[in-house]
Amino acid sequence: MAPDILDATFAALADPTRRAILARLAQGEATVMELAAPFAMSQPGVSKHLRVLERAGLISRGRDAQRRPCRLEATRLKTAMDWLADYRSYWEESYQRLDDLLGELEAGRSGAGEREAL
Amino acid sequence: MAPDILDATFAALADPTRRAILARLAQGEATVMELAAPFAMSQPGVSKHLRVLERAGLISRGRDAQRRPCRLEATRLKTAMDWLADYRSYWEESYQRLDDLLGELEAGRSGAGEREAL
DNA sequence: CAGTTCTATAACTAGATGGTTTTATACGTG
DNA sequence: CACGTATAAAACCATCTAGTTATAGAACTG
Repeated sequence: MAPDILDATFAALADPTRRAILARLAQGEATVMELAAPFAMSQPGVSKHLRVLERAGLISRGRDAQRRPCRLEATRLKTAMDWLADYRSYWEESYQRLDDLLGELEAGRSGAGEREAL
Repeated sequence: MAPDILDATFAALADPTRRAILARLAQGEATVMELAAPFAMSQPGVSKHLRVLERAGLISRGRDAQRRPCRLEATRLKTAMDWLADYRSYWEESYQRLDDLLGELEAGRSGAGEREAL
């Protein structure tokens, strides 16, 4: 798993405009103008975000006359998620600890009173 | 889901040194010196990475005399993964298309054969 | 061909980032 | 108290980033 892939992917995802663009593309292809519309940003600004997304492999671009329709490419999202999934046990463990604690509090409150408070 | 949380989380994950630090912390608490050891980087350099991770909520720090042991905090990783999970269907769809394509190729090549290999 | 639409490029700016070295702080030990 | 250890903070530098405006190119339209 080449590190620079994860570097570029996570860096691309670290911007709300780019995440919004991906969310829009999840509904289907869109042109640069369509993607730019919701944002108070110049067209070149959006084009730069698209270039970042493209270089990260998160989108690809076709051609339709003057238009360069963008489409979502989800495999890099899967790569990122696979990396995160290795840590799943750690947050589940956190929930487990919280769960245990809540269980103890519950038992303590209504029962023989072992560990009444924090 | 506050966007700046995802901003900070993904930005923190976009650096290989920081991801390596998280991987190390997955094995248990570690001091700054211990975390710095594997890297050809100054101690303040590592401290700065730790500050980024801490501000992103990905680690927390205790105190043990002069030491400031770091521990992994996984809930922000879960937040990031939850965001990515919304796109799961898109990469599964990609695999489905690839699967369909391979199926068609196979069917075309060997007639009635049912997908002998990849 | 002239004009309009869609997109990309160039040049620039302000601010963030990743690293350094040096210095300061806080704690434990002799 | 003086010293060593662990960490943070400060100041600095080079590079990257996100944005801008202005310009250029490419393709349709009249």
